[in-house]
Amino acid sequence: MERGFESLFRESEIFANREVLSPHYIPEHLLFRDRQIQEIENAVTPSLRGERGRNVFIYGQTGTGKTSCMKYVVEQIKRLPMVKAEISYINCRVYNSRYRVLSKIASDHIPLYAKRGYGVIDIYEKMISWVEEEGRMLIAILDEIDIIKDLDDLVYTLTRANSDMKSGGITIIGISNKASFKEDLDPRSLSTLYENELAFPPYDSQELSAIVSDRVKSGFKPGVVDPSCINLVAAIAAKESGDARLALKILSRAGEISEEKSLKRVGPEEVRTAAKQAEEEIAYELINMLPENEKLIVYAIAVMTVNGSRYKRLSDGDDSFVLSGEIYNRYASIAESLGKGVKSSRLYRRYIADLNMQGIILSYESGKGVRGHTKLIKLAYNSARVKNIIEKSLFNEKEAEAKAGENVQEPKEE
DNA sequence: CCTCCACAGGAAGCGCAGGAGT
DNA sequence: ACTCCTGCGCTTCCTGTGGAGG
Repeated sequence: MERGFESLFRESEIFANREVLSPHYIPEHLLFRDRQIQEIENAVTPSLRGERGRNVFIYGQTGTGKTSCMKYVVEQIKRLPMVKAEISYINCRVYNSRYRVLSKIASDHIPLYAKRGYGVIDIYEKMISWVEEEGRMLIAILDEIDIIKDLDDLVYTLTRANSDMKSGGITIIGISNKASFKEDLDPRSLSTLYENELAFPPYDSQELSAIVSDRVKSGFKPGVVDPSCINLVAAIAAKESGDARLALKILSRAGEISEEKSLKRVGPEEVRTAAKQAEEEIAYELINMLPENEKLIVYAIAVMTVNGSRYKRLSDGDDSFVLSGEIYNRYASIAESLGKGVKSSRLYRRYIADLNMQGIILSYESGKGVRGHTKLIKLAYNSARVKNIIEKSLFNEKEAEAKAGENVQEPKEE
């Protein structure tokens, strides 16, 4: 499997424009989202005229186009001349507290703003005077808003800011992939955030087909992708909850596979292989982003459930659950054997709540059949897969080899 | 019925990092 | 250089809770 750098510069026989297949690519026209784009624009237009816009809450599962639509609208606004609105796009996975969000807004717009040393109140006042000084209209886009730890405080602070300011204003656009998150929100922040509610339903397989074939046209060389592949990709992604991002990932992976095999075409076989790899890649990205302690906890759960957990089962007969307390013990011994500090059980429970919120684990109250008040926990992903991923990233090569032992897998690129 | 188990999750506080003010 | 703040990760201590065991 020799591979020189030349291959990187040689023109691809498969792809015409790889960019088109990336999840960050925003097409000229977003299919099946005209209504949503229109609604976002309606909510935002007052801001462009110097009046306060309406807050919007956007929700829908991953890969339904929420972020893409939002970025599309932001691009449109940026192209308009003479517009007063200032935009802050905030990824709440990174800026996950009131302090960090306010701090991000300030550093986005106020020059020479230092990141630390100011308290919340200082930042608040700086932000307000900046907005007031020219009657600015700030649009704060909070992507993955459900991850913010003290969201109620943040929303309160921002609404408070709106009433404190003599001129200018702040519009909040919240984006979340959980519709249920609405329920555990303070009623006051709820009414603020939900001035406008906007749902992004999953794409059905016909819509996915249209999206896929659209990208095939501009992303691949003509005639490379077998027509049957378009529906196949769409069908796979539709089954997995209508995720367009997954569809595109499968598509580009299939292209890469054909390229590696020096094929001239992309056929159903490549698509099926790609589908398997794409799923793994998505899990990999998600898990690799976790902080070390959470990785260790997830690893403990994966190890315990990899061969099914002979333990507790829920009424529905699912047997892959483990008890919270047992996970903690396992986590503690794993951490210790790796020479890492073992965190307190209280902090562990915080991590569990966090992982649950991120949808990486599923946890339920133990209910009948278990002594005491505890939680039954399972992974939202395939245990064996998760175990492999973490072993690769957590241990150094030698330890990983020793641990992996007999189950050898071919090395993955990158 | 009471007691105990095995946790859940709130409250308070501690040490640290790192900027501001002097 | 120093003191003063503030946020953050973390621990300690605590009260609450649902079901099992006696």
